[in-house]
Amino acid sequence: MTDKLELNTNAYLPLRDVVFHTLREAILKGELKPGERLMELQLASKLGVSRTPIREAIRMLELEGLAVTMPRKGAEVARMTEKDMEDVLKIRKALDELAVGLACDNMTEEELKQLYVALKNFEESTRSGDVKQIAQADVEFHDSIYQAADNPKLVTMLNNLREQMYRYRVEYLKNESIYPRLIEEHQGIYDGLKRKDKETVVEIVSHHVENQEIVVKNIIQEQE
Amino acid sequence: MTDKLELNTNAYLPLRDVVFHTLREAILKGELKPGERLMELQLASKLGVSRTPIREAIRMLELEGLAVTMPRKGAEVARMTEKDMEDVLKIRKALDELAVGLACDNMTEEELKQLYVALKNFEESTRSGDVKQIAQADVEFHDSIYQAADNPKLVTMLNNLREQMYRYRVEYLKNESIYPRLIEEHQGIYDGLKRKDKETVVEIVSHHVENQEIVVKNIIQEQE
DNA sequence: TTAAGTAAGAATGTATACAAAATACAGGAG
DNA sequence: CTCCTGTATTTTGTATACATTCTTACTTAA
Repeated sequence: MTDKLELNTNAYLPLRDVVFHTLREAILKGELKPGERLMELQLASKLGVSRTPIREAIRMLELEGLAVTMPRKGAEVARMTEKDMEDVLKIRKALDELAVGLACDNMTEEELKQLYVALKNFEESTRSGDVKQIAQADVEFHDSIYQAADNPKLVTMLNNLREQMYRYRVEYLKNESIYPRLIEEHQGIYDGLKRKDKETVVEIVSHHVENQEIVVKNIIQEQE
Repeated sequence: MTDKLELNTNAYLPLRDVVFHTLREAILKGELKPGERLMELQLASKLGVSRTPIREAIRMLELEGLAVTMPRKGAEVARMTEKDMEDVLKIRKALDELAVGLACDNMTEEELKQLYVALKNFEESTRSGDVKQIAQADVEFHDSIYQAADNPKLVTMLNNLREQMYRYRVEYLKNESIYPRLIEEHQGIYDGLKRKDKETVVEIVSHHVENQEIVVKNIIQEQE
C-alpha cells in the first residue's frame, strides 16, 4: 500500500466524506491496487482519524462497486476482470445513448453554446499533449451533454460507470493516434445535437463507446 | 413512524446488514414514509442495537437512493416526485431493452425452459387475484431474463431501479384490467426469445415499460 | 406584536473501549 | 514430512462516551 494517502480538504464536511473521496481517488488512480485489503486500523492511523469514519467510507465505496467486503474478514479493493469491464461498457453504451437522445430533445441554446466551448477546449487540449488535461476536457464535453439530458439520476449512474473505468481511460488517452477520430466524433455529436438529429447522434455515441471498448480491451490484455 | 420495525433474522450476518435490510423493507413497504427523518438514537432503541450499525446502514441506504442525508442534520427517507419516477423509468427502459437483447444472444435451452415456467406461473397467479403473489411471479419472470443476460452489474442496477418503484408497483398490479395485456406481452417476449428475434423482443419490452410508466403516473397523480 | 438573542435540549460527528471472530504460527502427533 | 490442534495476535463488530452542531423555545427589547 502506498503511503501517499492524505486528506485533501479541511473543508466543512463530515470526515466520512473526506475519507470516502480520498480512498476513491486512491483506488481510481491505482494507488490502492485491486485485491489490496482495506484495513481499518491501518487506514485510520495513516489518515489520522479514528476507525468510525473509515468504516462508513468503506460502506460507501462498497455500494459504488469500488470495494468488496466479506463479513468478519474485512474489505478489499474490488477486482476488475476483462469481463467486468465489458459488462460495464455495455451498460454505459446503453445509458450514453439514452443521455444523448434526451439531450437532443431538451438542449437549450445556452447549453448548446456551452457544449461548443467544451468541444473547442477538447480540440485545443489534444494539442497540449497533457493527458490529464485531455481527460479533463473530455469529461467536461460529455458532462455538458449529461447535464442537458435533465435526468440527475442518470447523470449519477453515468459518472459512477465512468469512474469504474478511470484507470484504463488514462492509458487509453495516451495513445495520440486516436485523437483525430475523437475530435471528429465530438464534432459529429455537436452537429447532430444542433440539428436535433437524434438518430445520428445516438449512432455516433454508440460508435464512440464501441471504439473505447476495443481500445480498453487491448490495454487490459497487454497488461496481462 | 411505525413501531413495527423488527429485526427479521438472527442469522450470522453483521448487524449493519440486518438493519439495512430491515430499513429498506420498511421504506419500500411505505412503513417509513418519504420525508420522514431517520433518527439514529430512535432507530437504535427501536431495533435494540447501538447507533453504530444504524449509521452504517444509513450510509448504505444513502447510496441506494432510498435515503438522503444533510451533513449535521441527519438522514431522511428520500422523497420521490413524479419527475423522479419518470427519470427512473427512462433509465429502466433503456436497461431493460439492453437486458432482453443480451438475453436473446445468450439464452440457453435450460434458461428458456425456466422462463417458460415463470411465464406460466405468472399467468396462473393472475387468476389467484393475490396481488403480492402476482408481483412475485412478475419479478421472477423478469429475473429469469435478467439472469440470462449474463451481466451481474446490470442485474444489480435493474434490481435497484425496480426497488425504487416498489411502492407504486403494488398499486399498479391491483388493476386487474391490465392482466391480459401483461400476459400477452410476456408471451410475446418468450416467443421472441425462443425465436431469437431480438428486434421484436426489444420492441415489446419497450412497450411493456412504457405502459407501466403511463399507469404509474396516473397512480401518482391520483395520490395528490 | 414582532424580531432577535440566548440558553437548554437533542441530534449528529468522532473517538475509543470492549467483545467476538478470523488468521497465523508454533508445536506435537501420526 | 504432513497434518492437526491450540494459542497468540490481529482484525472486524458493536457499544458507549465525549464533542460539536443544530433545533427550539423562551425571554427581552424595539
